[in-house]
Amino acid sequence: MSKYRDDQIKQFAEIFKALSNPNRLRMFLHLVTCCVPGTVGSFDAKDGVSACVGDLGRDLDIVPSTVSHHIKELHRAGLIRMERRGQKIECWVDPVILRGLARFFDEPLT
Amino acid sequence: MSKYRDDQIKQFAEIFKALSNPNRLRMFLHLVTCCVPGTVGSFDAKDGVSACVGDLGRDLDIVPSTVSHHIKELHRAGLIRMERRGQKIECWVDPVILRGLARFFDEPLT
DNA sequence: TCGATATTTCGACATATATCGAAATATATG
DNA sequence: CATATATTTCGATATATGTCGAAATATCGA
Repeated sequence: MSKYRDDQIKQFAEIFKALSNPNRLRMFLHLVTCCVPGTVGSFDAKDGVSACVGDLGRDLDIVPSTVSHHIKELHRAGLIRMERRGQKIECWVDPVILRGLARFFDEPLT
Repeated sequence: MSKYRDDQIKQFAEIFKALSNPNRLRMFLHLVTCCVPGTVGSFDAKDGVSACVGDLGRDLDIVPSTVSHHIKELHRAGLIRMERRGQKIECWVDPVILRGLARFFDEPLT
C-alpha cells in the first residue's frame, strides 16, 4: 500500500515526534533557516553556519537543561548533527534528512 | 528569524504531533497515497478517492474506538477532512495542508 | 590551578497520550 | 420495528513527555 517500509514509517514517526514540541520546532527552524550548508555534505562549509546550544535556547524562555534535553531529542531523531568546538557544542541540520522530509510530502503531490 | 509566526509554529507542531504516532502516520499515508484528489479543492473528484474509518483501521491491529480516536486527532490537526456517507464516514487528506507541509521542508532547500 | 562559561545528567513532578472494553449513537435493511 | 453494521463516547490505566533545579562535567583563560 504505502511505499515506505515499516521501519521507515517508525523512523518518520520519530522525526515528527521530535518536531511536535513548539520549542523544539523553533530550534529546528532556527537551525534550518540559518545553518544548512548550501553544499550537501560539505564539511568545511559548516563554518559559521551552525549554532551552539546556548544560541538555540536564547529567546525561548527555557532553562539550559531543558534546551539540552530538546537538542538530544532532535539528535536522537536524526534531524541534527552535533560537534564539540571548544566550550561550545555546535549543531546543524542533517541535509539528507531534510531532503527526505521534503520528498515525503512532495511526492504525493507530483 | 523564522519566516513563520508564533501561531503558525504552534499549528505545525500540532500537525507533527498528529503524525508522530506510527499508526496515525500509517493512516495518513493510506489516505495520501490513494485518496488525494488530483484537482485541489475539487469536491466531485472526491468520489471513490477517500477511505472510511473501517478501511483505515484494517491491517492495523487496533480496535475501532482507537481508530476513531486517531482519526479525530488527524482531523483536529487539520490534516484530514471528513464527511458522512450513509453508515460510513469518509476521510481524505486536505490538499492545502499537504502543500503547506511540502513547502515547509522544501523551501529551506531551494 | 582557580574561576568563568557551556553543557549534561539526574531526580522529581505534573500533564498528556495510546490503547482497551463497554456502552451509546447513527444508519441501512429486512 | 428489530437487527446488523459503522462509528463515537466514556472511563480506566499504563506509559511517555516537558519542564525545572541542583549537581556534575568539560573547556578556556588568567
